[in-house]
Amino acid sequence: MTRRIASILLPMPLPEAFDYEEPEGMDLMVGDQVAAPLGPRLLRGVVTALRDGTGGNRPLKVVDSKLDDPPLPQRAIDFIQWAARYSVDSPGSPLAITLRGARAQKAKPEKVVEATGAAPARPTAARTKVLETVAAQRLSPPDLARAAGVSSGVIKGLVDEGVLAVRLIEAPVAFDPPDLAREGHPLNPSQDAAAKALVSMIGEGGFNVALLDGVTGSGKTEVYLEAVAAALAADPDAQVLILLPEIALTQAVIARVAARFGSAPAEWHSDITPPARRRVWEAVATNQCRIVIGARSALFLPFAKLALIVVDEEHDASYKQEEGFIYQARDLAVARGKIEEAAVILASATPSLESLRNAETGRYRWLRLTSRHGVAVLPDITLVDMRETPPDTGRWLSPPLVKAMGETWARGEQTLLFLNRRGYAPLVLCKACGERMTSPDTDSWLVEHRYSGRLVCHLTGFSMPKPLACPHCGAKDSLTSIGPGVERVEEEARGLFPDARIAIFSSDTVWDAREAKRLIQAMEEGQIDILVATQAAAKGHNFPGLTLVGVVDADLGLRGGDLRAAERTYQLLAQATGRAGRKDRPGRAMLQTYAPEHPVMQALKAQDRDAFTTAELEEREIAGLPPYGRLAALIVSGPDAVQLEAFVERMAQTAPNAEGVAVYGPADAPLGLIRGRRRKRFLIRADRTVDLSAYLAAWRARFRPPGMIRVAIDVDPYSFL
DNA sequence: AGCACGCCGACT
DNA sequence: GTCGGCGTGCTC
Repeated sequence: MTRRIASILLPMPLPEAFDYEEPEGMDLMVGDQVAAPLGPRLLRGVVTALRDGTGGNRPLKVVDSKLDDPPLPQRAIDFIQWAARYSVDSPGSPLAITLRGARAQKAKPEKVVEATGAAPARPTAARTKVLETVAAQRLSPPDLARAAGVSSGVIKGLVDEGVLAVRLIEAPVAFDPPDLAREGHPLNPSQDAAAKALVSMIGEGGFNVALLDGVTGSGKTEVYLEAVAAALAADPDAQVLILLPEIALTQAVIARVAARFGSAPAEWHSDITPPARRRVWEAVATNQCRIVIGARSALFLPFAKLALIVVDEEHDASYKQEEGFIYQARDLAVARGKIEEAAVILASATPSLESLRNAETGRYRWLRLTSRHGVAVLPDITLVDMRETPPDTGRWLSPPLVKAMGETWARGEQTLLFLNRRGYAPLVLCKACGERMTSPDTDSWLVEHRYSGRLVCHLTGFSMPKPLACPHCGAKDSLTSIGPGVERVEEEARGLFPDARIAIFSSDTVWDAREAKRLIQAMEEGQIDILVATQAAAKGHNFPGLTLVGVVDADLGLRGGDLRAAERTYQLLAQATGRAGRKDRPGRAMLQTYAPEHPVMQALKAQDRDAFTTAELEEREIAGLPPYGRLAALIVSGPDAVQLEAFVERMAQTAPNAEGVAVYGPADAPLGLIRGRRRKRFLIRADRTVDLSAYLAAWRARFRPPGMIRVAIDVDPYSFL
């Protein structure tokens, strides 16, 4: 007798969906969540296909049960499969990300005490007080006891007697709908034109991409919120996703969305509690939530009817997930938009070259915001030549920058010193023997942190107290701190301006959203004179009293020398300098550099992004690099150097030959040793016309990594370590 | 990803 | 003599 066979995708790195027999009367549908046996255990999985048959050559196990959870929409399944193929990974990996919310524990039902109407047999003073309190408000038993000022025993007695009853109330799933009748923020003519173009794009319906390109402070958020409003108004079921690169930025955008639409949107990132996660997941899947604001993983939520995706700060490297399932959320957002037939808005003051190229060729609509909101002039940018006006030995702030800081402070205005380096010093070495302190089994320097008094590996998380003697030669007091981090620049600033109020903003000093909010608020209110910050504070904040931005080491990002070094440096420094003078006061920015003639520095000084873009695109085109060609990296790692070397040589032999594809390597990875594992890299360059994912999948099928060797495939790599 | 099966060191 | 270390391989 023929039965139905269900293909079930499991959230694990398996090569494909597994087949199971559908039991009599289960009546499965594609998208249903089920419990299916795998080996000795029962796993949550998703039905991706159903067909009639017997299963053929293999006896099938039977689906255990259908779960009482919302099914995944077909388009969410399509997206998972597309993303897996693109990233050359198992579809179970993106499914695992999608199901994280479904697996989270539901909020416990709330206990509420209510009066039954029965009178207590013996109405004591305490009992009367409890009944009065119950009549006024609905509280949980412990809250009621506290509010009435009685012990929990009194409540329990009344419940036992039947005077009070405890009722369980399920936590609500639905989010308050946005109020679409509200007026938007008043827009200037430039914003208004862009908003109208976006609204018209939304009106066309279907898949379309726009690049919203506007200098820092031009008010991109207000513009895309009008597009959000239009998408929500066009269809009462439509949902909108707003992606942000970092959790730290979500609070600010949530507040603006709440102000614009009168209700709080759903929030999604790695830091939310399991019950909140579960609620958002369920609300998204059942269309009881219309706006989601989240970090990159929000892209994998099971939207019932996604109509618009906004990728804010689209150039930001944080959109690239580098571990586990490797993906670039900005690129996947465009793919998801296509699958969902939704509009996509990419917003940035410094768009990625990929997006600019797509805008130039007309694949994306290009909306440029020209005027700076409420500010007439851009900050004045000076390059400080560190060869001509160097700081004293062991100091990092040059005389011109110190002078400017003094003037700024004297006027009661604020300074932001920007240095993208955590800790006190990036390197500790022994004066006696020259030994550099490195992380165990890892090619990475230990960074000195004075706040914690420890040496920390930023790569592996290893840390140790700073030793008193050199662990190599035993010399006492010979360990010297080399180079500056934010803590050291703060120390220098304190020495120069002992009476100024100085603070540090870095992921080590500000590690939760509340502390970040507190510090940003203090800065906004002018309670800080000098803020020393890593990139954590360079993004998206508006400090009205900030008129001087000093970039301590403008050359820092250029030193890596990889494909995106110039682009990344330009973007980061343009964002950092854009912080200066946003309200009515003119701002200035000073970049300390040893290479003022470098095209990136010249473009920053002239504030000529287009000149930089044109030059950089030209170089990329000549080299056939993104966005003109495509790249992928294979990172091969293993504990045994000899075995790894032999395997990597065999891999090179098996690389398929294909037109328009070049394979470089194997080469030692720049970080050749991490956690005791040696690493080698291949780099693959392909013409745009090549199906790079298919090429990599074909190659991957030709070898089997032996033993402890692992091969990670990174399509469109951002990190070259 | 788990979890079981399978070959080599420190214990009752 | 076993208990258990985790390396290897499978899971419809």
